[in-house]
Amino acid sequence: MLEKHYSPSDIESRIYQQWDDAGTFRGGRKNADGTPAEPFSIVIPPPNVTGSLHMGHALNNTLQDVLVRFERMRGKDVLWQPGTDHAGIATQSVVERQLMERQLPDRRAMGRAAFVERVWQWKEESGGTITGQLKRLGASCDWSRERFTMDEGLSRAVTKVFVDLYRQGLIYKDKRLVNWDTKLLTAISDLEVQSVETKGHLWYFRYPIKNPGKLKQKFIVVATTRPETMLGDTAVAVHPDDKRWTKYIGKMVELPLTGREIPIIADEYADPEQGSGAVKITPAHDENDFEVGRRHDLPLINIFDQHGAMNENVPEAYRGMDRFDARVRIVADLEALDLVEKIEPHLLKVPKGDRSDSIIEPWLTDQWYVDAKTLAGPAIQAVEDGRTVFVPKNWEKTYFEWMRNIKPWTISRQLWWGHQIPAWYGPDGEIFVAFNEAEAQALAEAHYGKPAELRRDEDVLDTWFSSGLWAFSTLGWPDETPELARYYPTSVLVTGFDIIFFWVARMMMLGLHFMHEVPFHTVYIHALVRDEKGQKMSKSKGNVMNPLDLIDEYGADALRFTLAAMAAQGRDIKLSANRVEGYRNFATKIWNAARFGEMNGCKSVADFDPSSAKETINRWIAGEAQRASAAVTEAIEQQRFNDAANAAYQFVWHTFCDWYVELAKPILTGASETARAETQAMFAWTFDRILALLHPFMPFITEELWQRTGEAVGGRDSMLIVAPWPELSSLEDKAADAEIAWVIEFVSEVRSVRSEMNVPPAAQVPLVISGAGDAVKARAERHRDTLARLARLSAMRFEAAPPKGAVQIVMKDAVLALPLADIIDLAAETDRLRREIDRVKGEIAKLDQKLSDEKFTARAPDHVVEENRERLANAAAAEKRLHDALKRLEAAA
RNA sequence: GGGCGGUUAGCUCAGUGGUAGAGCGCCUCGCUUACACCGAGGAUGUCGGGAGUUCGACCCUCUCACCGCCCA
Repeated sequence: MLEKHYSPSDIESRIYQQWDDAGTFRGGRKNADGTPAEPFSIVIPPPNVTGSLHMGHALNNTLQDVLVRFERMRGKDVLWQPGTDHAGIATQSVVERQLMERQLPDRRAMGRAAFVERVWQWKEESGGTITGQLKRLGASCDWSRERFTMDEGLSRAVTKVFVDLYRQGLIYKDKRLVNWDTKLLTAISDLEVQSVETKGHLWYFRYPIKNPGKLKQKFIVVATTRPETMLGDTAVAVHPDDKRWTKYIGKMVELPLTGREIPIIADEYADPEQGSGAVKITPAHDENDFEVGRRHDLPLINIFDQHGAMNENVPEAYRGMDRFDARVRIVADLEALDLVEKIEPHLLKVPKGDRSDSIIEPWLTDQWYVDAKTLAGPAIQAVEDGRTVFVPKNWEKTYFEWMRNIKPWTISRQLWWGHQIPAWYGPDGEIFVAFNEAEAQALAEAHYGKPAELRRDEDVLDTWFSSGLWAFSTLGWPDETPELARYYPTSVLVTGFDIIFFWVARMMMLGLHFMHEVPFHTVYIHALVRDEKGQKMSKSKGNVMNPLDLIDEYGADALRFTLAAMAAQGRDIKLSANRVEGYRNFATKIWNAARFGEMNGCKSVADFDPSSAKETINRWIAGEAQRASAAVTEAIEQQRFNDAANAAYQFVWHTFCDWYVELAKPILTGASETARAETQAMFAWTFDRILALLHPFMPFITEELWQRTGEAVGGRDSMLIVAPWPELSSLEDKAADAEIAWVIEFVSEVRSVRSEMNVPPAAQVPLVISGAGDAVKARAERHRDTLARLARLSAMRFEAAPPKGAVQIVMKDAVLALPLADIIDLAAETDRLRREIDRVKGEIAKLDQKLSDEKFTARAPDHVVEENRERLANAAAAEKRLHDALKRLEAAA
């Protein structure tokens, strides 16, 4: 006997263990005839190995699991490839912080080997957290194939990709301005920089012009948001067409505080509309200025050290000062010299590191780059051709936009945690890129004609460099494994829009380059999970909802169902706990439906054929089940998760529980043995399909009920997770549908009127049907018990006309009368009928107008015109019956 | 500045060229032998403003307003 309430925590871990133990998550499924099943593969977006599950993961993995479970039930050979990434900067930072908190020597003090060892330890400690949490969510990944970006195999893939790209000229080393994080002391890529709008100032400085002679201006005014960079200025630029300054071009300026002289140059970068039209040029500390410097062959003066403090290239007074302290000091010093023209408040975009939140400095260093432009070509082409499709499609625009304007990808990081770059340097700085040190030595020997002392590049690669290989490295590449042949290209990638550039684009580029095929056919992009007010969840706002707390409180199924039901394409999810609670209630509802079946002897019958059912409600529910399963199937196929979830919800609660169960009750307790047996079997058959349809969304409760209800028939053939998906056909019966629709209308109408007339719910009242044809009479007769029970009738009889003083319900094909003379409020009832008449009249007027418009009848499609004619006829008939009813009522008064 | 998205019931959101929907909330009633994590009934919308296309627009086009996000 099932308990009254479903208690998720009692069963979730046990059920999960059963699935895992039975190997149901493993790929490699065969068809019944032993041939390999059609493959369906997904690679998980690898979470940070030391991270923990947040709502974004919960959504992302729920959607993947829905697809995976759906396809598994459809008999496909499903591989959901799980794993984690090493999250270079994030993980290294965590460990460094730990060292600091425990007052241990920092990483430099302990040395590279010891530090990396320590990070591995941390990975061992916390690395299982997130995978454990994914299991609590119900994720049916093939854990036997779990991978980590720094695994031996994946590392080999990284090395090979680096070496190959280098030898193909697609990876190179260059000295350019990079985004330098002065806190983490590493370069980062453009994508890891966020511009943050900040209130600042615009400082206008007067730079004295040297030997102005007869010229009007003795100073040239330049504006800057970063006064401290003036120490690195190497020119002042004006626009070549700016007449105000033409005569000054070629003159020198005395750069204050430095004793240096710099030229006034003409360059189109200077905007005549801005300020004085002159702009200071600091080629070593600004991307645009760097370009100007390159055009004019200006010297680059680097004024910062790696921490963002002033270095030896600035006057002694400022050396060693932090950049922001230097700013204050420089402004003060210039003011003292009366060289500050004005200071204005100014809104500017400040670049910040997404990990460190510190202000990023464009800084001149040697770094490794990938020639992304070349790799992007085929990746753009593949989406243009439709070999990879984005869902929703509009994300393709975002993808194209970025890909077509792609810049070189900075892949080196000044970190220790990650894949160390396979490059070695000879004594003269010659670079040898090789698979390993031995090969590098051999290359060096060939180059120098003798063995040479080599030094390995200390830097590691961007984590996304290894995640960019994820779709094939996890399948065994560079080895030619059977899995690679079978599961690549993968079927679909499910991910958030925030990593289209970071990850999707890179997998496209690298997948096409090394596998010559797209990494996935479909990219399903889902939205962000926000709080109920639409705010992004963040620790600092304190509005973070922890998926594990929700699972504890409401069960994994409820959380999953909520996320799926809210995952409408192209829209963010505003999550609130009471929505989850609502779907927890849904789980309880399902549980109780099972309980009802159990109490009424509804057991699955092995060879039951639903199309053989005789009872109208059974013929009807079979058709409803077919429609529901078609709707759910189609929606999942199109990745319309909310539609799928809602179709299932609607069917289960409002069709099956609200009506079928109620309609079945009289039969289940009735006299006819055959009808009862058929209904018991049909209930069980339908409920089994319900469990299957819901399984992708609510795997735990459905599996539990599948097993529990299976006990009554000596156990199930298989677990639900691998049971067949309902694919139903030929079960629709229009006559049954019409009849049950009539019953439902009958009951609803009577209930509605009873409620409106304040008939006590417990009171059973007689009902008179009049104006009914033989077919309607027969119909009412057939469902006499049901109608009486659900509408709470004491008697039901047929008469030529409704009795006087009765409440009358006008249906399409009959008038139902409740003789309530003693309790009826005549005025209220008259009022009710008048309102009804008004409503119908309004409808008639609208339809009349439409149908008398020749343009409408001539141009609208026939079926629409026909439909409107029918509606008019029905409305007119209803109006007549209502009028009759009103007359009768008035006669009774 | 460029791009994308949004504006539909109190709230959160579906939706389609042909009679405006769901969940939650709200109101009334009810312990009817699956379920009060429930049942029955009910109220609530100028579908952001304006113009156009169309026999017909919540839906298509244009425009305006406001709100988000991404990229410069």
